[in-house]
Amino acid sequence: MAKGLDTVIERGFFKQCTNLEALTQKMDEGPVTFYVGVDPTGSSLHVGHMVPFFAMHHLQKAGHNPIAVVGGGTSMIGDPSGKTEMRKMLTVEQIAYNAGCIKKQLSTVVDFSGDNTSIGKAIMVNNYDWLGSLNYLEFLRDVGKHFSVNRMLSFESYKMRMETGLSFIEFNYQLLQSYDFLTLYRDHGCTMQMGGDDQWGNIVAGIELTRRMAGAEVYGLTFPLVTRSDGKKMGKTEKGAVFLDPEMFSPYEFYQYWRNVADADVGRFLKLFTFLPMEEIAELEKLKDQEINKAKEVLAYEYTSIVHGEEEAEKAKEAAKAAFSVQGSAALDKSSIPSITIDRTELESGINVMDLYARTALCSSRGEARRLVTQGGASINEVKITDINKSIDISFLEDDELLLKAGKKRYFRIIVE
RNA sequence: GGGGAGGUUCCCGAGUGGUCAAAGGGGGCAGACUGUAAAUCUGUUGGCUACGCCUUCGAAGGUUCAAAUCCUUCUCUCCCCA
Repeated sequence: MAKGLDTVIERGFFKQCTNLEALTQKMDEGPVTFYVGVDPTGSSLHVGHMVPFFAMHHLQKAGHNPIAVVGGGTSMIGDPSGKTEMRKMLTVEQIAYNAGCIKKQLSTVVDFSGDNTSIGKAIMVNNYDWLGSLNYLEFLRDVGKHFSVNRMLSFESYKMRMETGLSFIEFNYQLLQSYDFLTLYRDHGCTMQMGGDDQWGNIVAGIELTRRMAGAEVYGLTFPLVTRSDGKKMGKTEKGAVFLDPEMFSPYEFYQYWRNVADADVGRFLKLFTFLPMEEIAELEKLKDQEINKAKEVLAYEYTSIVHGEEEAEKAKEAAKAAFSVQGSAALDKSSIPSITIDRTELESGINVMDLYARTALCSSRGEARRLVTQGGASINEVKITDINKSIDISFLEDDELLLKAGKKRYFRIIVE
C-alpha cells in the first residue's frame, strides 16, 4: 500500500475512491499532486472543515504535493450539495480577506512555507483566477457539452434541491468544479481530488471532464461524512460552529468541546484530528468507563495544541482541571475566563445579583438571570446565591474579583478597580 | 404574465375576533443522577421598575370596546400553467 495513502485509510479518512488500485500504484511510484477545495464563505473555518486537511497533512508528510483550492469563484455562486438553501453571494474583496484568514488556519496542519524539502510542496490557489475571466460561449462550447443534464438530475444532491428549488446558477456548480480539476491538472499536474463524500458526484464529474478534454486519468477520493454518535452535527454547538479563530471560539471552549465528546467518538476522533501514532491511539481506545476520560483529555489537548499552540492547550487543560476538580475556583487559570471590569464605588453600594449576571455574557437578560438564580445555578466565588434580591457588595470580593458561575461549567470574571 | 398556497415566538408547527406571551415537539438553560459522558427524570424557555405593565404572530394602514385571527395595500417564499 502506498505510503501516505495507507495512513489516510488506516486513520479513517477513506470512504471511497474512483480507482484505488491505480491510485495506490501511482502514489507508490512517486509524489502525486492532489487538491482539496475549501469555500471562503467565512473568515474562519470550523472543525468540520478540517477533516480533508488533516488527510492532506498525512499525504504531504508522505511526500505528496497538496493544493488547497479556495473557491473564490465558485463561492460567488453557491454549492447546492447538501445545502437546503441557496448561499449568499460574496464580493471579491470579502473572499480575498477570508482566503487570507483561512490560509493562516490551514497552516496549522499543512506546511505552505515550501522550505521543508523532506515533505511535499503545498500551495494555495484561488479558482477565481481562472473562473473569473471565463468566456461564457467558449465555456459552454468546450466544457458544457460534456455534461448531461439527465445525469446531473439523478444526483442525490440535486434531487434534494428539486424539492425546494434550484436556481440555474447553482445548477452550474458542477461544471465549474469539474473545470477546476481540469485546470489544476493542466497547470499543476494535479491528478487527484479529495473531498467529503457529499462531493463524490462533483469529483467524478471532474475526473470525466479531465479524461475527455485532456485524455488523462485522474483520481478521486472521498472521506466519510464525520458525524457524532449522538446524531448531532459535528462541530456544532448550541451557540454555533466550533470555529478555529480564537476570537470566535476561545481555546478553552475549544478544548472543552473535545473534552466532552461522546465515548463512542473518542477513538475515531483521535485518529482523524490528532497526529498521534496509531499504537498510542490503540492504547487509549482500550480505556473504558471513567478511564475513557483520559483519552478525551488527550484528544482535547492534542487538537487544541495543533490549532492554538501548546501554550494555549496547556492553559486550557489547567483551567479545565481547576474548574472541575474539588478545590474549585482556587486553582482556576483566570486569564482564560472572559471578564469585565467594574468600578469599586459601584460595588460598594451593592449590585443586585440579577443585574450583575445580566451584565455578563452568562445571561442575556435579567429574566434569564432570575431563572438561573431561582433554579440554583448561580454562585459567586463558590457561594451559591438563591435569593434574587440579594445585593452583591464588597463583602463577596476575593482578591478584588468576583467569579460568577452559571451552571456547572460556565464562568465569568468581574474585576473590581 | 395567469392561477393557487403560504409567511406565527431560537427551529418545526398549532391557533382563525376576546379565555393568546400564544398548544405540541425540537433545541436551549437550570436541577437530580453521573465520568466535565450518554440515557433518564424534573423545572424553565419574550422583556421589564414584575400579583402589574410593555413589545411580539412578514410590513404598513384600517374596521372593532377588543385582532396572530377581519379588510386594504405592499413585500417575500413555494406550487401549477405560460
